[in-house]
Amino acid sequence: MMPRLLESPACGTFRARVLALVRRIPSGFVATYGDIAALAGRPRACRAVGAIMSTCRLPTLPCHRVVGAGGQLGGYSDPSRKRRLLQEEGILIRCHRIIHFSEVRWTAQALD
DNA sequence: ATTTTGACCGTGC
DNA sequence: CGCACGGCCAAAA
Repeated sequence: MMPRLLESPACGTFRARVLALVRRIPSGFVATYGDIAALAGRPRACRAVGAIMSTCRLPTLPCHRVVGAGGQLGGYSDPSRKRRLLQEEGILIRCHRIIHFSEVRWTAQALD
């Protein structure tokens, strides 16, 4: 079978595509809920992405790298933990906001 | 099947 | 800057 883009809108459910995308965010980078939604083929489904993040408890999913628009921290089951995890990856945060957001914002370039 | 609920986002004040 | 409001869409109830 020919290979497919996991993030292609035609491949799997929205949920599956979202999870696949979030797993691709490299350490030291972040993506917004809206970014993930758009890459998953639903530019306006940012809120749905948040809903998915809130329910899935997969340990292999670096959901702390999904942040709010403009570099806001966004939600998390344990906000202080989210901040710490990001800082441990070299991301600077001040007052619930990522510094140099544009430089650490992940763009899914080089799709297979 | 229908309603409610969010780890959201832009706008407007 | 902060806050309220409406739109949005998948998941859960």
